[in-house]
Amino acid sequence: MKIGEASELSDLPAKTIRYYEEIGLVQSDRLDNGYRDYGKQQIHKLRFIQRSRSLGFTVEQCRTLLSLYDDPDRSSADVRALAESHLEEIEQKIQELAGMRDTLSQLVKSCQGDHRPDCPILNDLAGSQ
Amino acid sequence: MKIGEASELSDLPAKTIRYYEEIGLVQSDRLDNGYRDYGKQQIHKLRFIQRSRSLGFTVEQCRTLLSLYDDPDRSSADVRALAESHLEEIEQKIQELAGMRDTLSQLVKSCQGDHRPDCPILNDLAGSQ
DNA sequence: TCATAACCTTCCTGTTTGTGGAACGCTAGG
DNA sequence: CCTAGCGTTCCACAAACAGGAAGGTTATGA
Repeated sequence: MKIGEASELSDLPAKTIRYYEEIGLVQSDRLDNGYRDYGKQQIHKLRFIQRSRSLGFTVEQCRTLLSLYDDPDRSSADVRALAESHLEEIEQKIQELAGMRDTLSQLVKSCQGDHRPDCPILNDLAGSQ
Repeated sequence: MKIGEASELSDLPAKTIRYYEEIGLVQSDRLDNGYRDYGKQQIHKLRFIQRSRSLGFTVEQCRTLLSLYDDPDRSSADVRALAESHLEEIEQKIQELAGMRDTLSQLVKSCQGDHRPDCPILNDLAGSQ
């Protein structure tokens, strides 16, 4: 099947699929006319990547996950460790964003938001605590 | 004062300060030897940007915030609108990350994490629901 | 049969926000 | 006079694609 169908089945843009090939994440066969040709196996890989990316794994982590997936001698501990470390990063990011949200919503609340120039938000940014 | 001191006072790496100058965010005077020279006003701006960035505003939003800060005829509504839209983006991002976290922590919990290859995490990624 | 639309290809550029490094100039101190 | 520690410019790279140009292929339909 050609890249358009692969794109639909994997829920990845064709551009992205080509990019993944360029960086050596998923190969493709070629038809006589040079078009990319995908089989079941490759579609499966593409979906695997799509799912992994949607969980926030980086492309390099996806590469590792794929190689673990392909390795019958893997230990589930390796997979779990990768997932756990990713989970920690996510939680850290959430904390960071939550801090911003709290500060920012305080600032927004404190600002009248009218035609006048006085603005506690700008005052805060300017460091006039 | 030279860029090293400006860096310390603004809590921004010298490289970053030069970058901000390159994109027209903060200018600098020059000494006879070509070294950048910063005054109180510029340090103030740098700190303003640093604070804004730490709240997650993009560089372009910082540019807007700076121009609002410099504009005596601004209306606080404009500032508030910018902050609110940024706040919404942050909240959206938090939601997204929280979704990842929930799914991922479920997966991590369900995985033994031992020497055996069986791994619910990989199974999930592979789409075997 | 031919035109055209809808695919596909490669290649180049741009995005965002800096960081790292090379190669070099200036200056203060020992 | 030499060296350390500043400063300068310029170039390359990072992640993960997206947009678009220029061109080849194929299916459809008049």
